[in-house]
Amino acid sequence: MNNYNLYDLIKLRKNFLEKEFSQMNNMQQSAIFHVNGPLLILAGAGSGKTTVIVNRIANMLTYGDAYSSDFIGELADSDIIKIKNYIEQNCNIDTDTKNLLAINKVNPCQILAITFTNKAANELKERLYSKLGNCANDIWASTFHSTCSRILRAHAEKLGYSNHFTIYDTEDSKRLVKDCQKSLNIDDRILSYRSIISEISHAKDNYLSSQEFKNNVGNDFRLQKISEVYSLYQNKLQEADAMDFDDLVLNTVKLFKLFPEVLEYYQNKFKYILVDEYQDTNHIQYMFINLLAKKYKNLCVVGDDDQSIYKFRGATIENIMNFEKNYPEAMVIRLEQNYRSTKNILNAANAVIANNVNRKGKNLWTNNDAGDKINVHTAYNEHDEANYITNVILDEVSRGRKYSDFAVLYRMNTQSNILEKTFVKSGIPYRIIGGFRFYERKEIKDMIAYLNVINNPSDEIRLRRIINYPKRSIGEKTINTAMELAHQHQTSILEIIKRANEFEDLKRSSSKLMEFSILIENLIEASKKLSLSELYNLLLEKTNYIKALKEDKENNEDRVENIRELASNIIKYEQENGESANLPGFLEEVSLMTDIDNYDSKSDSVVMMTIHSAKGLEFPVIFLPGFEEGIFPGIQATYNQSEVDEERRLAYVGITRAKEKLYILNTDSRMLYGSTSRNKISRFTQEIPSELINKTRARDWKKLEPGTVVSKSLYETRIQSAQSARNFGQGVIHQEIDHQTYNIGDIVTHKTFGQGIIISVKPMGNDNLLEINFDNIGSKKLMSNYAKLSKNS
DNA sequence: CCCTGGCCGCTTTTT
DNA sequence: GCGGCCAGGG
Repeated sequence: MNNYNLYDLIKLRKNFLEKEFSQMNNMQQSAIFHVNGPLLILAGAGSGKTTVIVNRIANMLTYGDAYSSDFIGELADSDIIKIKNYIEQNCNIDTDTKNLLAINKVNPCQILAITFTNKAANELKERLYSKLGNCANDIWASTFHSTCSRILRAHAEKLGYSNHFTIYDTEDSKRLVKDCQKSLNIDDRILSYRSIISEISHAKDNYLSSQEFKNNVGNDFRLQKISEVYSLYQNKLQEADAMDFDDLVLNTVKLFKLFPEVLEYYQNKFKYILVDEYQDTNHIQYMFINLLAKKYKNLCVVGDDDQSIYKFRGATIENIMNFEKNYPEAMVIRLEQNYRSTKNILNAANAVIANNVNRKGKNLWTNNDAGDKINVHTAYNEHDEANYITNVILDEVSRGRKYSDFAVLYRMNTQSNILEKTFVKSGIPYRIIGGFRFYERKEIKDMIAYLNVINNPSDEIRLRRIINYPKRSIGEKTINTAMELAHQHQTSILEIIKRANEFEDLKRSSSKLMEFSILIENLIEASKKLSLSELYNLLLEKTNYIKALKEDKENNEDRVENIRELASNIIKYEQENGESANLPGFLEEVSLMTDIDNYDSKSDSVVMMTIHSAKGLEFPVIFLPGFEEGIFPGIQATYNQSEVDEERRLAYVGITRAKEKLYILNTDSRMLYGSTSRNKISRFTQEIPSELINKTRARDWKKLEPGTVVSKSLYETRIQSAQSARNFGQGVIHQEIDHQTYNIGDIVTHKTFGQGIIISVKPMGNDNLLEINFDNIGSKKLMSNYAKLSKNS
């Protein structure tokens, strides 16, 4: 026995842990060391939230409970000397000795870490893996929806679904609601599918089944009609063995409520639960989490009430506001030191958000430099605004910045159009995140629909989608008849069309229908033998889909390209999953995937996206165009204080994305939806103290000849951008390329995009719009005079 | 069954 | 200003 008493050992261990996590500040350490019991981490923007989560899990797995006094290890004097030396001097300590300091270590498979995006989940997984190695793979780190679907796959039959149930995305649900609306004769002009969808979603969020909803409608005619749609919609989903996004969480809660033994199993399994972005959880997600955490109460939620921007989707700020009421023993930790932004940017953000009432209250500060003032610029119009952004980017790039240092964040996706055009003209490489997504493109949805039907032939909504594309002369009427017959005979629609000749009502198109059923049945057979990518190729061949696309429209090369892109995604999925790659697995991944997940910060290009999509990201230079009353805050929000508050939180999110420089823009006049309006500068801009601002404005356009404004400022941009491009070109790019002629088939090299082949040339003014298929990144459209191209001979 | 022309309407959207 | 959606004619 050594000379140390228990008290000394606890203190020694505490000092050791503080040293182990010495790169974290005091508040971060408190969060990391709190393992047992409820914990609320109020993490301000840029406060190192993810690092805290990763280190907290690392601590749980390697050292266990930091506050425990159940010190059971007997430490030899030599070990104690090693530890003391480690603490006092910069000296190493071996793993065996470290292990002596672990108390009640947590097993990785007991941890459930929930995020909102796949991207956040993957980032978390990667960071856990690099810190902890293989044992990180046993941690469930995933989104609400993939966590729930993973649980449901194991128990779906208890709720009347099969374990290979289909997941409907918002477009599928929309189609289904419209179908229901039609068969119930509900005029969309009187009761729109949009409001029906939102009411159903709202009901599901409140854990109201269609039956319960019906019981609550009373004499309200509108709600009665919605209730009818809800019931029918839910029946159709169940018949199709499908769940919508809301169902994934709802049904998991239902499973937990109806089968307490299942709940208990998961309560015991997930003894430690962590939820990121807690301010964005809705009520049903709250139910899910609280059921799971009820037994052990080891629930750690991380969030920032000031960054709650999804109220419109049912997120309720009350979940974070009331955490302490629900868990009176909860510990609350505020992370208020910001490591991301300059003082000026942070002070501006603080000044804006201070105008909101009903906040948890937080005082973000930073040790970073004051940095540049915030640039507030008023442009003539939206073209000029885009040109201003372009000029700043080209100027900064010529002085050594990378394109990937910049992000343009806007309120509405439509704002990206002018920016895109301007960037193309200036040869600025860019990527747009969101807007139209890969898996939402028509042709991709078609192929996925085929694969879904192969996987689950009762998937009516997907079957409807593809039964007549490519054209098979099977019309709306025929499909409806077949579906009714399927209903009458209590069988699948595929079964009915297989035997179409047996039904009088289907006689006329029976041969077409039977042909289609044979196609699908052959593909189902083939799916049992072939690999996923082989199946996909067979599917393309048998459906003649590419041929149909090409015949459909001249300009469908993009779509054909996307079809091939999907093939490479399938191969990528096969490579990542090896033996376990299969059709249901691929479909699951696809249905829960979004665009932002594919955002790869490594490629050198300017990023454009909505402020919503930018949450959680950071960039050295941020542009915020369209800070105008009526746009941001939006016109609809201005009538309602709580909606203005939500817009203000969104502004706060936008501002706090910036690390070094921030540009806030507005215009004198802006064309939106085909009409021009003059908007006042946004109240959010005006809430920033003037001493933090460097205010500029384009020359007063009223003094110029009408009509010359836009072209003149465009002209100036072009001259400047061509010059910057040359300066940046390091001698590789020659000036004479400006007026070189390009033909289809020419091989060219672009500074940023690499080598590619010209696939179209369209004259535009004195310039040519080239479409180039680049070897590495696919096709891009560029203006030849400014694209910095060199021709390979 | 399929094509076309006119009309509406229009934020944000982690899944 | 653009795209989605429906009605009506071929």
